[in-house]
Amino acid sequence: MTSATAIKDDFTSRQQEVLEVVLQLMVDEGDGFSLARVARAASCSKETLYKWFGDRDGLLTATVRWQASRVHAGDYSGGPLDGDRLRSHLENFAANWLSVISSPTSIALNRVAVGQAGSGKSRLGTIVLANGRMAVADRLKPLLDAGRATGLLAFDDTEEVFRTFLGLVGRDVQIRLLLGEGPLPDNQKIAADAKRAADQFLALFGTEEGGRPNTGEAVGSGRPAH
Amino acid sequence: MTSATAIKDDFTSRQQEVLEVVLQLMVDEGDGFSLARVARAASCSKETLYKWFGDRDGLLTATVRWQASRVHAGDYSGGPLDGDRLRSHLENFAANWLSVISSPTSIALNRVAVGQAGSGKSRLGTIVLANGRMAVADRLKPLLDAGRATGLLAFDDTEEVFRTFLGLVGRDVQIRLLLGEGPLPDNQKIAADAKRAADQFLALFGTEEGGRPNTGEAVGSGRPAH
DNA sequence: GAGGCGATGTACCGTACGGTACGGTACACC
DNA sequence: GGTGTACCGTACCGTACGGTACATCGCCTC
Repeated sequence: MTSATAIKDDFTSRQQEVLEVVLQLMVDEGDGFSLARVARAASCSKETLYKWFGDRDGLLTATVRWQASRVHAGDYSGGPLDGDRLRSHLENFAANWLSVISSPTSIALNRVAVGQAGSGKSRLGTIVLANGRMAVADRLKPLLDAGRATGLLAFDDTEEVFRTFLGLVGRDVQIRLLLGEGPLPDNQKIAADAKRAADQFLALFGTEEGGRPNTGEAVGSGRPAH
Repeated sequence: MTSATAIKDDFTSRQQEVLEVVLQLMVDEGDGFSLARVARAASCSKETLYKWFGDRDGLLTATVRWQASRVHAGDYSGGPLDGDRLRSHLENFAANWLSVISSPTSIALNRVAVGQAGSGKSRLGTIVLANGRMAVADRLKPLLDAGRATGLLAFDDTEEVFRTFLGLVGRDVQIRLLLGEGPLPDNQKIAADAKRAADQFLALFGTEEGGRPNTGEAVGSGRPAH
């Protein structure tokens, strides 16, 4: 996988300015913007755009790649692990992931990529997938594996359990946001959702050694009915 | 909410033929199709399209409304409930929902709606949301409430637990499909995923009375590591 | 079979966009 | 000072699209 700095070095600072403008236009108006609009907003000429990025699709691809290289979710780096640390890391990953998918930039980018995937004109969807979901997978899976090695987690297939984690965290948030349902969750809501997801995840895959601190409380949604 | 039959009655059979063609074009080429293309494929004149649907957006909206009215996921209708029946119903809902979101039609429709939500030009996203996710919510929530009333489930907030169910079932499937990642899951994969999701859901929110039949087996991903 | 009506097919208009070409300018290097 | 390069701004071209106007055709009614 291409590293973030390598991608960053692919573009001059002036080019990055232009990509920043494109990103802003995506957020503001979806992918319906014209190159003339980009040129005007970025104070550059259309000819330069074509020279730098080839065509419209190349500009979109460059923007997606560049933005994706700036997104980093999660920070587990192989430290020692116990029940509390594992829980904390999971919660951290969850909150980070929710922040990413709730950001206007991510929403705009995913909208464009989804639209392109429909037209089948380019591989933006693959790029977004590779740099978003796969990036967090690369960071989270070592944590899951470490949790299993330590005996705190029990599961077979890392990919499967990773996807369940994403499901518990994101639920239907991303598709709802993409479809325009607002408002965006604030930090408090994100933190609460991250905690709930981590609790539920540990309830499903945690072992006794890593038992939850809140024994007796249901992990579902606060107070149980009985 | 407008019922399916009422929506169906909104269009003559000839109009429904046209909408079917639009749907097919959406599946085949995304939302980049022109009205001339629709007219040619449907053997009708552009003027008729404008007369019937107002403008392009009206045509899209009509298509989404019409197709959404044909989707029905799940079939719980308030019968008696025990542990096995609840599990079976949940699995059924899960499989049905996975089938819907994996269908080419649903994918195409959601792509168009996401694109429109980005441009902010219409409320297609709301319509898709209302007829897809909300429809299954209306059908599933009574089952969840009945499960709680019977003592088989324990939770507080029906909406919250419903969304967790969707998360366990769909995980990141929908967004991956929208981004163009294939292939579409077959029936066997869907059935397996539905079973897994139902197991995990019951592990989180089931009570002892509704204990799982497969005692001792981990709900995560088949054989546990230890 | 005459007339009305709804639908089809097509020609047309205005516009907006992607992409190209060209003149002008700032700056670096010789 | 001359030359080359990179960029900006803008005018331009071809095309495709949304939307409209109009001529024609089939069908139903009287």
